[in-house]
Amino acid sequence: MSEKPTLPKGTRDFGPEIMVKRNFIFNNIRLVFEKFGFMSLETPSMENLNVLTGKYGDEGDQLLFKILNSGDYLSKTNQEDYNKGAKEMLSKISKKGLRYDLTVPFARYVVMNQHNITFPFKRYQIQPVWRADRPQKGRYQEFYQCDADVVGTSSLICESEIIQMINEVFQKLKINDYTIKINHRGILTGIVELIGAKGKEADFFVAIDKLDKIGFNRVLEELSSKNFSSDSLNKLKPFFDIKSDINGKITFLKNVFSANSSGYKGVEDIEAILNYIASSGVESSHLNLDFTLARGLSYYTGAIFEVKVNNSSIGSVSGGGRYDNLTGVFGLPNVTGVGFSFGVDRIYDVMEELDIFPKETTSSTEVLVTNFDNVSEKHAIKILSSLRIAGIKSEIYPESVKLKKQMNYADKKNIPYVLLIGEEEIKNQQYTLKNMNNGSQNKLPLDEIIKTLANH
RNA sequence: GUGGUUGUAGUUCAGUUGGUUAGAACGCCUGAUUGUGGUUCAGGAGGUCGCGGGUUCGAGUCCCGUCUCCCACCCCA
Repeated sequence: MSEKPTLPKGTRDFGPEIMVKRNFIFNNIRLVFEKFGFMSLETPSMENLNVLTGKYGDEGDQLLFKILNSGDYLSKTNQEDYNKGAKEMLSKISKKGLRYDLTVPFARYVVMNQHNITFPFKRYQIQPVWRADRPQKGRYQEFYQCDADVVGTSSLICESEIIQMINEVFQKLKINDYTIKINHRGILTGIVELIGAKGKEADFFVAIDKLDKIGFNRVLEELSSKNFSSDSLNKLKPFFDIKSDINGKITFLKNVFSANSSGYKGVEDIEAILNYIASSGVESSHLNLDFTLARGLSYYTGAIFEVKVNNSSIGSVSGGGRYDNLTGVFGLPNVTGVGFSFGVDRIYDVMEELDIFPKETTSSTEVLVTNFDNVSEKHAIKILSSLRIAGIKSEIYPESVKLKKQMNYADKKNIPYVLLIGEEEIKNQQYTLKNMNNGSQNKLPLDEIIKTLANH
């Protein structure tokens, strides 16, 4: 009895034609990370549960995949544990879990290797992460993150370089219409203090983060249901009525926060980051200072950012920010750092939706060498070696079947050239090179063929 | 985790109040063309109707369960 196989929820296979496109994204991200001085790091897929739990809030803990202990995992439990419920039972039957993100494993690595690391430490990490979330479009249970973090310096040059890296990656991917939202935890704290709602930061962040989606009025409704006074809500209005550009917003905030230290610090940071970007000579037209950006409740303490591709149904494709005490929970306090992450799966979905993958990424082989019969086959293999020595991606059709079938193979694989090697070609030492895009073909000696293909 | 929706050929989808042998388009294979792909024409293969159970003389169609996909929350890349 054979059973039809299926994939676990929220996971996917990546076939060759998909991998070509995914690698196009990975390669460009890796290239940019390395260009900015980041070094590669990999950590295990699984971590001990005590490393992972408690770092992402209650919500996050629920989304952790836990790994059942090996062997008879019930041997150390009894009826009493069972009665205490799932939470109590968990610690007896599971010690490990799959990583939920790359930042916490990175923090663990920094703490464990603190005496070997030269600070500031710049690392990038491109690996899958797992979340037991309910899947939706652009939400998977297994997906890749591409993180770059700098720890051991509070310099705002790092923030400005993150903006530059985002710009450079998107430029390489030919994604033109996107917005980098930037905000600062200090500004958010300042706003909460100014409207007289100190202590209610958590509720405020959750509500304000939805402004894009549900509109200002419904945000106000949600806030008043969380016991924000109408006086508070009135004081909030000016922050969201403002319609000026980024510099206008900064002037506005400096004025408002003249007597509020955390708010003022936030504006100063943003201003400094903008100045660094200006000094680099890189354009910053995609930047937008957005007071509604809150990025959950996690470990961020300074500047925060998030990237959304416009005119796309997919949510944010990149995000990050500065954290002051990420390694504190592992016993190493006062390590400041800043980092961000690209979501490759979502970038892929966006590029597919907008249909902007460059055509050349869909092909890998540059030339197919035909296979006529046993005699020409031997000659063709020799030619094939010469092509490969010249660094040209090439393959021979492994069977001497009908030419029609071989041509069709090249067509389906999007191979731009076919090299025909038959009796006549071998006799004249001139081989027929066919351009599959326009159908033209001519007879050339081997060195001419290599020249043509190398320039392609 | 809560509520809802979907599933039929490789793909996108039809399928009447439950009624013989479940269809189309595209794709795939073969031939027209034994040294030329993308166009055209002719022919062909391909389905346990997501899976399991139930109602019925009879189920792709109705009922229950389950899995998956997608959507809204929650949260997030």
